[in-house]
Amino acid sequence: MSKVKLKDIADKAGVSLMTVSRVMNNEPKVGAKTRQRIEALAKELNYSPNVAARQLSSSKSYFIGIVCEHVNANYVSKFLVGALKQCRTNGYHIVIDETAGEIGKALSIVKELIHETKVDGMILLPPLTDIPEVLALLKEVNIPFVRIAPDIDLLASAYVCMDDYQAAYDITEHLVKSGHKRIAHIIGNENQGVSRLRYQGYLDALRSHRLLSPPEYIEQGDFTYKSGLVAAEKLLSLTELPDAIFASNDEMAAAAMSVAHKNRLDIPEQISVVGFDDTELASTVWPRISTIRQPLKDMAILAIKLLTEPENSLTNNPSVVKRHILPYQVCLRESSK
Amino acid sequence: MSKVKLKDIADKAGVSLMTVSRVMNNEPKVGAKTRQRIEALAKELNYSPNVAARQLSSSKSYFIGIVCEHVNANYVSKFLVGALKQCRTNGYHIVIDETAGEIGKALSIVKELIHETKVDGMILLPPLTDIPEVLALLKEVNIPFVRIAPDIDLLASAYVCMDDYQAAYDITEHLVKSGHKRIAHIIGNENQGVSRLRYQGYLDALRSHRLLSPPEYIEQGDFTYKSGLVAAEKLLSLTELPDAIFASNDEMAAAAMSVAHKNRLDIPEQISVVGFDDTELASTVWPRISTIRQPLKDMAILAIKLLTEPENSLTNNPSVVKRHILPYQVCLRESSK
DNA sequence: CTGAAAGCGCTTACAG
DNA sequence: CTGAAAGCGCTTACAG
Repeated sequence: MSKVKLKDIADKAGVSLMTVSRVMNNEPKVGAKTRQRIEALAKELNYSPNVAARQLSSSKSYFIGIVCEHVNANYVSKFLVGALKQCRTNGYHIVIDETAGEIGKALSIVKELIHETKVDGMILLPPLTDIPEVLALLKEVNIPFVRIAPDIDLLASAYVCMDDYQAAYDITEHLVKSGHKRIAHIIGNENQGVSRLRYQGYLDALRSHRLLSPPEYIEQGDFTYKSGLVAAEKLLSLTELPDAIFASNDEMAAAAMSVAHKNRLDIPEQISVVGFDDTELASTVWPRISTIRQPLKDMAILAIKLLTEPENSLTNNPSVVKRHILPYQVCLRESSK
Repeated sequence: MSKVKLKDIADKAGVSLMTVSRVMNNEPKVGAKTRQRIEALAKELNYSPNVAARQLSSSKSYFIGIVCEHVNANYVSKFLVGALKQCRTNGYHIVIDETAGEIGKALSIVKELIHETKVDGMILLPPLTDIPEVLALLKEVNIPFVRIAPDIDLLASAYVCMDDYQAAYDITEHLVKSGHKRIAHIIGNENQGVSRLRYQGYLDALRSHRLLSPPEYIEQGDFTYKSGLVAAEKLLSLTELPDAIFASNDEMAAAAMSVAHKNRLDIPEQISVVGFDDTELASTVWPRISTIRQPLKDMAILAIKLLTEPENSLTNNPSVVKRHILPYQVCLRESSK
């Protein structure tokens, strides 16, 4: 059971190995019938290209660079796993680098990935998706790149995201439909676009059910647990207590639950709490937090496909779809009723 | 600035490319002087081998397999980042696979990595380090492998770990030295060796300071937040409250803090809480948890080196050191005084 | 201890 | 639209 190679297919098809190579790389100049025959044969023989040979003979590196702020961030590692998987099937490899907090490092990291590692494509993870200098550089050197959940200049690249607005709307509506009337919200970091989208989804869901969102039920947080603590202390010391809190992420939701427990409020009987992101934390604490699951793995898989599959070629094809909105999942658990 | 290759070094050194290749691969049969000259030259020219060429011409795959239970587990992703980094410098690639809870899948995953992916080496992450069938298979096919923090049959492979016993001793002693006299412990999952080691470290630290550890101060947990909740409820309803709790991991420590807060106990003024692992959770909650940081990244780097650097050759060299104990770090934060 | 030859499986560039 | 030739940078196997 040795590996099948181009030559094997060529022999069976009665053509030269070059023709097979062209079919495999989706190059245009092959007769339609020949193409079909070869494609069928390749599938039948379960052909997969030898990455090393390909890399050695071509000018491509078969490396995809991923740039992020912290490699240990939860969403980054989830993304990484999906990316690693898809790369394995497409014969690519991942190089990942982090700015480690210094957002200024982003530009030099991107430069290094381009010039040293010579990546064939790049993925920008939030919040590094919106640095004008980086976008300008990438466009200048004409390296295909995909951004995950970008905020600005959406047409600058292909991008993959989910509908934060609608998800926030949905989870708020879940609270409304299960009978909550006084729903508070803790807004996320004010510099990130998603905070705004989630806040807007919350507001619109309330409005379309003719519920009020009085200003004292809106607190500004910044996505940290501590900011959630501060916000929840305020919300839970109001004369008229909210009967539900929608926090813009799970960490702030966990903090809100902790304050509620301290105040001897039963969750979810006296107050429901919901979060966003479905991080580990959401199912670590007790009760487990109802939240929104981002399709991070699928986002990663799609991003790699966009970068590595010739039919998606980002460079030459102006007709290619740039915007990819992936479905999310509402995870209802014990923190809300 | 094009890449230097074997031929370039060979020309400068006045030898054949073969000799250079031998030096690079640490093969024995090269004259000492020639070897030195070539090594110096290689360093000077900043030579690094072309992975693709190497892979294509050799029978090696230059893939290292990592087997774990959940790729999303926090410690796995931290490990992964270190491994990825070291692989990049050594010209190897990572393939990672998970049993996703079904421990029975471990054997088939390992088989696939051996026969399909043809990995050159393998890393077993806990708790998959101690499956007799897997160990037997790996030994039979003679594939080098490294285990991280194994529990049983320590001589079966090289392994990398930290000193859980001593770390537990240290953090308990920290509590003692800062004046705590009634220190409780929540034991981890009883099936994992580390729970025992940490428990033992706790006991010995108390004993050597002539402090008591009465049975009602010892609770059995299982590393989950929920088990921490249950254990802490019991500890904090005792007539004589403990003035400190050492939980065998951060999740249980976070749970203990939550119960303490509910009971209106100030942390750390009325009770200190410490954990183990330094997961994200430890610095997410407030106050942040004092804990032990495992050197996961260094463990990964070392494991990859053991597997990929010829001087560590695990297969042929019986004199190679099998046991590698890496230093940990005690992280003191706001949850203890 | 050292080297000349062949080949790994592809792609690039050229020829028809 | 199709193919024959050369070569990517290494290693393996053989010869001395």
